[in-house]
Amino acid sequence: MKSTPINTAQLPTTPGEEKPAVTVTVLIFSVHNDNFQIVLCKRTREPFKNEWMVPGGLIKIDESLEDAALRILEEKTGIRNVFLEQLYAFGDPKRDPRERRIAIAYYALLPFNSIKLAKDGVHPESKWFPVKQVPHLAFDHNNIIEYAKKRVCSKITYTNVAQSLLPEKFTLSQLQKIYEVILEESLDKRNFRKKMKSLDLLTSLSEKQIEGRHRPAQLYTFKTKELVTFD
Amino acid sequence: MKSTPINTAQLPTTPGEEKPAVTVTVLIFSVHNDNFQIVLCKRTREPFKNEWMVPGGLIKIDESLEDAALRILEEKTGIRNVFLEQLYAFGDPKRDPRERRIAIAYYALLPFNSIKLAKDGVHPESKWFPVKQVPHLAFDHNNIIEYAKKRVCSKITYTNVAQSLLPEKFTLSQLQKIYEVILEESLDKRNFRKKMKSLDLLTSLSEKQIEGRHRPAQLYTFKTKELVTFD
DNA sequence: TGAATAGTGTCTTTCAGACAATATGCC
DNA sequence: GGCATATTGTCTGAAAGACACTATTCA
Repeated sequence: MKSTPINTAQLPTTPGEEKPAVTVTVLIFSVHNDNFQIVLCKRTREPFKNEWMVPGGLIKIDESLEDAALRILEEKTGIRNVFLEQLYAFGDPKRDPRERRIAIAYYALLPFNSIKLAKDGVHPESKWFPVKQVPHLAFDHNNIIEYAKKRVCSKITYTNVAQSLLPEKFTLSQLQKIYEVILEESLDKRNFRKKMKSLDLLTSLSEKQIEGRHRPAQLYTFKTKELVTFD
Repeated sequence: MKSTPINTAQLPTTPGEEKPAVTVTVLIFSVHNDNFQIVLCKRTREPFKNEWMVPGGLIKIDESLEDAALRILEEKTGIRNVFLEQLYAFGDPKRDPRERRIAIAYYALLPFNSIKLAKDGVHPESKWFPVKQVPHLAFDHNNIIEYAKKRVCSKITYTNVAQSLLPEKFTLSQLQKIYEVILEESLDKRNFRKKMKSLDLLTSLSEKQIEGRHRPAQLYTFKTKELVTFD
């Protein structure tokens, strides 16, 4: 069974041993133009020079994982106050050709119009991509995005996290579109509204949204901004 | 918004910067005597000398996260071929009083009688504890167990992972007990069996289990050992 | 025959899914 | 009036939940 039993259970301090580097990677998602979209950055140096990547960076020695994710999120978007959740730790020893790096991935969901991507020359170029059209990425980042897609699909079906992708006030059609885009299937309008009503998550406002030459739509908000899990 | 924009998106090699240590921690769970149980180890040195902890150890530089988890699992149980899944990365900078250590937690589910805990003196004392009766643990390990409990509860309800906790052949009463112990609620026998039948996951064997002075019970196996997700 | 656990079916309620017509505002 | 989107209810089938009695073995 076991060849050389070494007592690692004690977490002994081993100053001589080589440590992996730890990075935090943040997948920034939104929905826009009937597409589930993600922010990618263009690399300016080797390895994978000129290829696209998910934004991330080395963790600082006194910074929590979530703080690191918030820092990276803020560098890219200027905001911090959005849905952010740890996704998974990716640790294949060969995932970075330079050295051993473990990536702890987070994902954020935000309303598309809440941010403008920095184009200030300090950061490398960053851009929204429809998730279905992301090119070949640096490192294992295509894998990470695939993993995140599944998480978002399931999370949106059993929680109220869809609100993270919408502005404060929204119409039922906008909300339905979020579900349709992420789940990649069209939903029946009457059944969708019946379900939303039964979940009792929304407050209908007195305002209406007037847009185009057609009947204005009722505006709604979520009753709570907390993450609510149902089912 | 942002004070000093530093370009961390490029993952630059920063040989001078201090790295956190990375450990992998493995929560080994089973069900026995109507209790959800976990393997804990007694610490033999500071910090937290003589307190109990979840087994774990520093990751090796060329070892994947899962390989590290398998190594630790094998050190404790002698086996590798069980359900094992990454749980979460715990990274509070203060979670270890000695130095910055990030713990990547895995959890394993196995049949109680499949292993004997090593008592060979090479490893520190390790012992099964009912999850409801774990004492105050070293580091943030009580938190980690709480997190894992929730994961196991949800995972057992929408996958066939319960089989990981049972021997190859089992009775429906044994299977129901697994659910009852983990979900901490009693289930209706007829509804439980109806549901299991409709999921079509089980094969009934020709054998019966004779135990005690009462009617023998039909034995079953799972049709597939793959993890199946339903709902 | 008594003790202990195995095994089984019906009724009710709830939820998901299919499906189409009217309402409102703007041009 | 025509166009574009908003809004609304019924029927059906499937699944969940409540509920109690008979079957089998052994001491």
